[in-house]
Amino acid sequence: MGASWGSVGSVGNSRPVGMKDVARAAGVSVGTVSNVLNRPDIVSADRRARVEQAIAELGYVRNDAARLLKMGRSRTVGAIVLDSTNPFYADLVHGMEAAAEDSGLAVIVGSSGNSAEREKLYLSLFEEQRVRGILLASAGTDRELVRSIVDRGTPVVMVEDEGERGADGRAGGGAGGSTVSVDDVEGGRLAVAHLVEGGARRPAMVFARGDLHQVSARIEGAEAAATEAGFELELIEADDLSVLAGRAAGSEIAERSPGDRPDGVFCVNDLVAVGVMQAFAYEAGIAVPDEIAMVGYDDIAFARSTVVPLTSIAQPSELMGRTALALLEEKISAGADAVDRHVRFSPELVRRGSSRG
Amino acid sequence: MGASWGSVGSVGNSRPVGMKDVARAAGVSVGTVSNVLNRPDIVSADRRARVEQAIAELGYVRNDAARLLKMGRSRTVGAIVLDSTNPFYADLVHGMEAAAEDSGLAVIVGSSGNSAEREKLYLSLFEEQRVRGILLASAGTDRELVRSIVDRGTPVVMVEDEGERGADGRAGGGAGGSTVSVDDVEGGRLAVAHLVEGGARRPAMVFARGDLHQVSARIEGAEAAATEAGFELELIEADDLSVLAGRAAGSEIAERSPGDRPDGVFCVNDLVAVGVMQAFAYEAGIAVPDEIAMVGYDDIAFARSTVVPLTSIAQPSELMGRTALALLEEKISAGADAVDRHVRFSPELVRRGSSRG
DNA sequence: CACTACTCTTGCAACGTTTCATCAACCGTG
DNA sequence: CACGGTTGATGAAACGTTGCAAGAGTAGTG
Repeated sequence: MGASWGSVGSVGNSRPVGMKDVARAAGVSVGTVSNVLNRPDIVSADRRARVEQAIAELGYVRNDAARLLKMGRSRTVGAIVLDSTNPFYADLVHGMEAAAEDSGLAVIVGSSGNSAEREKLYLSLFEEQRVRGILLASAGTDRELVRSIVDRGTPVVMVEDEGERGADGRAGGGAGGSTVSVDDVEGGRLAVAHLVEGGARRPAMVFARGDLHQVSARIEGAEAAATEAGFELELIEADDLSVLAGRAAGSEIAERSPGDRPDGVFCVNDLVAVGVMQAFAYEAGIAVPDEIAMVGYDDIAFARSTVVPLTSIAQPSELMGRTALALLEEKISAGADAVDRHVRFSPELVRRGSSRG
Repeated sequence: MGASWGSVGSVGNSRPVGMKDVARAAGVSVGTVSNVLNRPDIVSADRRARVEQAIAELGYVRNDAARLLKMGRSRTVGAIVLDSTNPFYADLVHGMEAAAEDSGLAVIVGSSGNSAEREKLYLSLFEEQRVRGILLASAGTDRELVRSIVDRGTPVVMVEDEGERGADGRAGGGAGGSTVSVDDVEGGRLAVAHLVEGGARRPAMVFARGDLHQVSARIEGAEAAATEAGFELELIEADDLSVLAGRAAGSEIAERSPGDRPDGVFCVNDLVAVGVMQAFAYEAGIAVPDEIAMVGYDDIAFARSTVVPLTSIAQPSELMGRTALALLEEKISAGADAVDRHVRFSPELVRRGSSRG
């Protein structure tokens, strides 16, 4: 078959096929066509068959825009992540998608690339599309903007943001949305405490600027752990959170005279750690962990496969994604009288060869 | 400010704000509001100011559904990828997004997870949303379906599919879309030829089932190279294309008596190769490359950071994404009389420590 | 046979935009 | 001051759905 049908549907130039055309072809009213599409059970068998055949023959495709316009809200949720190329976010999104599928929602994803501008862009795009809700896992977020979006009726769940800062005195997080977070201060503390325990006397941390709350929280914890142990934490800045930036930071360390180098390095995420280790291995032959011990953050799938398997602070990325979507669903069904909920996960140290102890 | 404004916009229960409301508040017609939004230059300064203020005060958000309904086609393109968790596809998407941003298009992404069903789902979803075009980098594709979508007017560009099979005699690829591909047969050939050159006498290939054309092409090339060298290629099946599946396959090899193992393993992608190497390293202490040499495929960013840096067949993932979007744009602007174009990249061997030579 | 109860169908009024043909107002010119 | 020419503003007609009130049959009951 197939080829024998001749010209199927509206080939090329002609006007697009709408429900009216289907109705005419099937000899029924548009209302009936709509019913066949949305509540097939209430329409009689023969009519349904006629309509279905007409749909197939004409190659009718439902116009979601019109449907959406009429219905008010879509079956879609929007997610904004910092960087979809980073496995941590990829897993996060994966968790969201899995949970969404179970509830018949579709997820559309945008990468902000840590640009506040792109983030705003996606935010408005999603709001204009009347998505059912927004998942925000990007961080330089304009709180006023988020709040106004929430006020206008689109629920927002933020991933990886403060659970209870209350700096501005508002109950439960300034922006007015549920949050899923990990205790990043604790994560930073764990990492540096582990380095110190393993014998590090000159701990350092490689970080990157940008107003990511996670980053400053990790620094805070790292510094606390160092201070508690009686050491000072050296801060080394990388350009961003990528492997490449890590590699550059690693070179910088490698170029110093051996006596001047830190003996334990905590990296703000695994990508950076991988980069730093690349520089150590290929450019300077620095032994990990003997000369310098390493700890990363996120525990991405590749961490256990690096040159020297990377000790890392694990976050339950996929679970966090699922949870974020669950919270969003809760808000969606609760409607106006929804209450903000804040789920906080604990980071966990995963010991591997890149550190001692 | 902020708090002093009191209740901004339609807080909570009230009816959503539309252009009509803005028009009334600003004392102009809806047509003028529309003009302020779309062609601000043709409306007088004072009116524009009044409208803009009304928009801000009411918290008006444009309804994209209505806009889209009226305009016919969106500014969005849909992309379907096999697995957004796989860095190769993440990079591909990244390239698409970068190119899209330059042309003012938005990209929405769906992961098919190698399920034909999910792929169809996204395909219809995108068509119903009247996207401007579709980028297909998933493979079990139903050619009839794609062809009908193209016929109905939505251009499609396929990534990673045959460039010139012509098995069904049709000019340029059966489904009627432009394609961006890599010569996977050549890639497979390169990989196994390299193994053999490095001294392998018992080459093997780890693959996964699923009707991915890339996989069978790589197998084809691998077998050809083995045969040419006078050896036989052992085929070892993994469950899918993930690290975990690779690890299982690796264990299986490790469990054999040493004399029974292959001495060179080509994996269908880097994820699988990483898994295989994990099994070798942690479960059996098999030395790479001395006991078994390894070659992967895709050359993902982590390949150079694995326990033993992984030799791999590189594909220009990001560039491929950009190219796919460029071809799509070409089809979009060409309209009905668009011609299918087929861009084919060459794979490249990247030698690292996991293989000899 | 009249009546109620039920099952499907139908036609029409939204939904919130954009677009376009008119219209109004104003400006300089002859 | 009448005239075209410009520039801006207006109102109404789509766009393709969905949902609903009302209607048309059909069947069962007294």
